[in-house]
Amino acid sequence: MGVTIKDVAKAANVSPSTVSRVVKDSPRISQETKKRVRQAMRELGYHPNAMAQSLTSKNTGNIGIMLPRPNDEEFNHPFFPEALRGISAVLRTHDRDILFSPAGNEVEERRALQRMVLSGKVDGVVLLSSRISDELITWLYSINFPFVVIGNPRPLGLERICWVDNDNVEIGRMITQYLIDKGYEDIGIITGDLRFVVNIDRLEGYKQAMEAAGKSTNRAYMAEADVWEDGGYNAMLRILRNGKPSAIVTVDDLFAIGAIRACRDRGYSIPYDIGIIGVNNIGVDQYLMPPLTSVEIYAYELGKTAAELLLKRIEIGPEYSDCVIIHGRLVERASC
Amino acid sequence: MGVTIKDVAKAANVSPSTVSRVVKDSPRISQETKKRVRQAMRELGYHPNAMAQSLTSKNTGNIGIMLPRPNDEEFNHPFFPEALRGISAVLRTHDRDILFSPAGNEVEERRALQRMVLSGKVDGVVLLSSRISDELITWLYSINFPFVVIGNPRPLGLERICWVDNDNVEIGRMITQYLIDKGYEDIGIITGDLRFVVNIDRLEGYKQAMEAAGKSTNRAYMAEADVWEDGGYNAMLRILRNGKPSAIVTVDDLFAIGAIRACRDRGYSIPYDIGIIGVNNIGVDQYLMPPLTSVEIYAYELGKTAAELLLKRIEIGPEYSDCVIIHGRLVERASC
DNA sequence: CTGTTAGCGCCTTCAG
DNA sequence: CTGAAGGCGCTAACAG
Repeated sequence: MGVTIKDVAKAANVSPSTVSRVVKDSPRISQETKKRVRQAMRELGYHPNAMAQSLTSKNTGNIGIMLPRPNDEEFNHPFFPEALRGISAVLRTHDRDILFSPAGNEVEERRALQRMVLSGKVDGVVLLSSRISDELITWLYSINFPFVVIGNPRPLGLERICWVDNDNVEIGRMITQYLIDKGYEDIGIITGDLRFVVNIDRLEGYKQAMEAAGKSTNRAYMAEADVWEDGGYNAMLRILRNGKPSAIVTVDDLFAIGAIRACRDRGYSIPYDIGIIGVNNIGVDQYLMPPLTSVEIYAYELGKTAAELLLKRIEIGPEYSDCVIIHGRLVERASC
Repeated sequence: MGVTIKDVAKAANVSPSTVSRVVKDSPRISQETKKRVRQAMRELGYHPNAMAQSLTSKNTGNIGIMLPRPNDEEFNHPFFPEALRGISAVLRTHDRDILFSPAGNEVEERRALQRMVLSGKVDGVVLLSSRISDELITWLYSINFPFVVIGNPRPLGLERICWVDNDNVEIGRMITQYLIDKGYEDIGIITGDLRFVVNIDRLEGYKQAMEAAGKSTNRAYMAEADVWEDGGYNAMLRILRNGKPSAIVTVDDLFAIGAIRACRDRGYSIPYDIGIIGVNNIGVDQYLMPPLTSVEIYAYELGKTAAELLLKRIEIGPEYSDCVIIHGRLVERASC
């Protein structure tokens, strides 16, 4: 606190600009003076003021992260920390920090993003999970600000946008097909909020697989769950009020966990009476009774790739864009 | 990008300072001109540049957050998002953002913190979980920088430092006593990394309860676990190689989850052959088989309180300090 | 109530 | 290879 570039300059008997150049390790400063300046910096305990640096250099070294919903909900899903871990891993090697703007609802979220971006606090943004026709995406796109989305920006029809995602239609298909192959007859589904592309896609995959197998989907066995375990629990209860499916596809392990308990509460045993399958392969899956069959979606990779794309986009500019698909992998356990 | 305070000033026919005052809603500007200026701001799409603001005003609006270990591990513990949620909740109402500096190990972590603080990117820092004789704490303290720790800064002997914590000795005592009261005879313990105060304290509580009950602690039934489920699993296996305790205290639910599986793999049934108790009351506890008895530690409250203390410390200055103890609450389920 | 004047700490031409 | 000068966008006295 307090020692500035001028102080160093004086101490090293050079001009401030020279010190500035030494900080950036400019090649056009002699080793001699570099040494002397560095010495002075160390002795005085000099640290460049980040704010002043960004003010002139026009970049902050910060990457903003936006969560997709009321933060309270998202924080508690294991996907978030995994993706964050991937993002961190790459930002770490680029000396960039992560800026996160707390928001409690969609409106606040929008404001938060705008503030972050317009006030110049970040050089780029990663959007975790996309809503259908996401207005944040269109906005960022329209002002030409560097961003990447983890999730599919469909159906925006915007070219040149960076994103990473699983093939969620494929995942939906895969798990449904798995149940079909296992001989399950009446297969229902528990989806999440259908304003999110990920849920739409997994549902679509389910439908495709059912159709391909010549099975008709039964609305009585389809439910949209509220958040997490309790949501899955209630959704399952609703389905069971309509009858007894032989198996249930859930679009998320947390739903599956709730659904399993609902089944048990109603006296059904898993997988004998009802088979259950989830997606995400969260840490506890293997510790559940029965261990939950699920799909590894590589959240860490998703985050890592997102960060890489974003960094490139920032460096290269608006003419750069790319998208990456990461395929899921079925993890067989004992729940179906 | 690009419209500055001067542009607004021109458009509204006032001086830049007036615009600045309008932004801060200074009481000494007439409603008249405020209106005119705001109009101009809107029309031009003006947003104050945060970097320039911080440069002059000497505060950034950012709070730094430091995780306690190689981030990779900590991110995956449910405690982290819960605490973060609490922190966010209060920062949100103060228009402050959260800054994370990704770090992969203790050295990077230290550097990251120093950079954050010394380069003036944050106005304050919250340290999640404290190491014994934590050097980050002593450093921040020595330079008089606002910070708060979630965890106990013991045994630093520093007065005037802000912290929030559970009473972890009490928690250790509570769960051990609970097992004793249930009639368990040979009670072992699985602790975590003993460089962390939280683990030391919970172990201490265990010892106190054992002693108070006239029981001797048996080293053969005590193990220190590596991270999370697998750590708990392996620790339990080690214990079982030494014999069969009647119950195990674990200092963390994730250890408990692993331990349960280890018991099961060895043919023991929970709670009949071996009782298990955990701490943290993480979301899945109630969905495990058997549902895990645990201690609610109120991670959300911990985070919330930490943020509140920090904000006060920032506002009031170094003469302010406070600490808060949040008591745990036993949540009885079926694992012991 | 409003404008003028100096910076905040650093970077970046432009000279030399 | 290095220094001087000007400015990034905003704020904070100090005038008036």
